[in-house]
Amino acid sequence: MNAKEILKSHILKTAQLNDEQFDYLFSHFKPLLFKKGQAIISEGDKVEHEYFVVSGCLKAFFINDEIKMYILQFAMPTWWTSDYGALYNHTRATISVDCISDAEVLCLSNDDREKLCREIHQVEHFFRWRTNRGYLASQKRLLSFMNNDTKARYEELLTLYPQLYNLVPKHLIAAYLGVSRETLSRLYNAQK
Amino acid sequence: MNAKEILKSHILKTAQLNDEQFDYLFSHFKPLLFKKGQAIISEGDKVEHEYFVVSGCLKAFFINDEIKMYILQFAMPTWWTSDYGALYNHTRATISVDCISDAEVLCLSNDDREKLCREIHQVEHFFRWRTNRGYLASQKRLLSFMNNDTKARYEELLTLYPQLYNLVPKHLIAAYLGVSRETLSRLYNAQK
DNA sequence: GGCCTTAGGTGATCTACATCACATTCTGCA
DNA sequence: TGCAGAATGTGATGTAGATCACCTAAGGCC
Repeated sequence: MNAKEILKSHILKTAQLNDEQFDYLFSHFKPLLFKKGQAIISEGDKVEHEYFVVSGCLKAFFINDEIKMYILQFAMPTWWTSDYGALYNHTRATISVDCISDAEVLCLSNDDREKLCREIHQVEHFFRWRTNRGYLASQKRLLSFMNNDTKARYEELLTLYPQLYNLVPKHLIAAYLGVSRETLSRLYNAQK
Repeated sequence: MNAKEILKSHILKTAQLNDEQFDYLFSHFKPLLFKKGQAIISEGDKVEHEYFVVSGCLKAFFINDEIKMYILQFAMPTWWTSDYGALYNHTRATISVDCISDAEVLCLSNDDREKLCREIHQVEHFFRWRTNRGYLASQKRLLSFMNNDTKARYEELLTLYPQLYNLVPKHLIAAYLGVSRETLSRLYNAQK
């Protein structure tokens, strides 16, 4: 499947769009290719776009005190990512996005999303549904943070996204779990 | 302001509805009164509704191992709450909602929300925007959890919601911050 | 008003995890 | 192919916060 087909099947799961409508929608997306390690959004940038991942893996992260990195989201194919706070409030990026592997993405501007939502009711429906998913995932993660210890969260992550284990270096998994890489290393070496 | 006016001014900030449309929308809401301590959603319940707070204060919480309570959200006037996971996925409640003080709420069923979103584009717009807010708040809280220690999170909470300090017992604030009541007590007694 | 339940404070102790320090691979690339 | 930097493992030690135990104060309510 190419990028257009992947986006189409992703959106049609939720919204009813005819071909003409989808083509119109799609015409607002810009395909982009990135190399492993490349930055897409850096702290302090103006943020005008959000990104739909076609292939590869991105990470959205926050860096505290110029030292510690916390990963908010690994963005896998069919996931969306951006610094949504900055995007919606027209502020500078506090969250950065870069590529864990080579990646193919579709890029949509905030203005175009809002325009499309106004023009096509079903597009607004799709984005409501999508944000909903994100909200529920975020709440679930918050609960998991409060409720579980690191080991349980590590196992939960691997159950949820088994691909991550091979794709993503361990220190990034630690940054997602919010523990030091040393602690994570000890954890899964102890449990043989 | 009465319940209808409060909801109206809340929604009109985001969506453009004429009086007729708003009256139609409002006709799907059911006003309810609750007493301090009363449960609105209990673990295991079928969840069919979400709730808009007109006055008073609710909490949405999760209880782990029948012992520890974690508060996901304090719901103040003009906030919405429910067990959204259960509501959208038609599963039983894992999150409970009850009243910290006497409360007046407006109750909307999931079916009616979806129907209204289908019928009135601006209503869908409103709910997209609302979920968005929730998503951003939840992400921010997640980051704060990873990044800050308890004391910083406590101060952040009081800055964000100064009313809570008087309204809400301290052990509930501890349950929101995800620390023991003892630790919280020591924290703010030490800082004189 | 008295009683019981709930809220809150405080000391002693325990523990998960951070931090620092250093050794050991692995990997990309000149 | 060899070398620098990144990723990972592992010990020693420090610390925030949990847990347990107990005490006091403050509400509801008969």
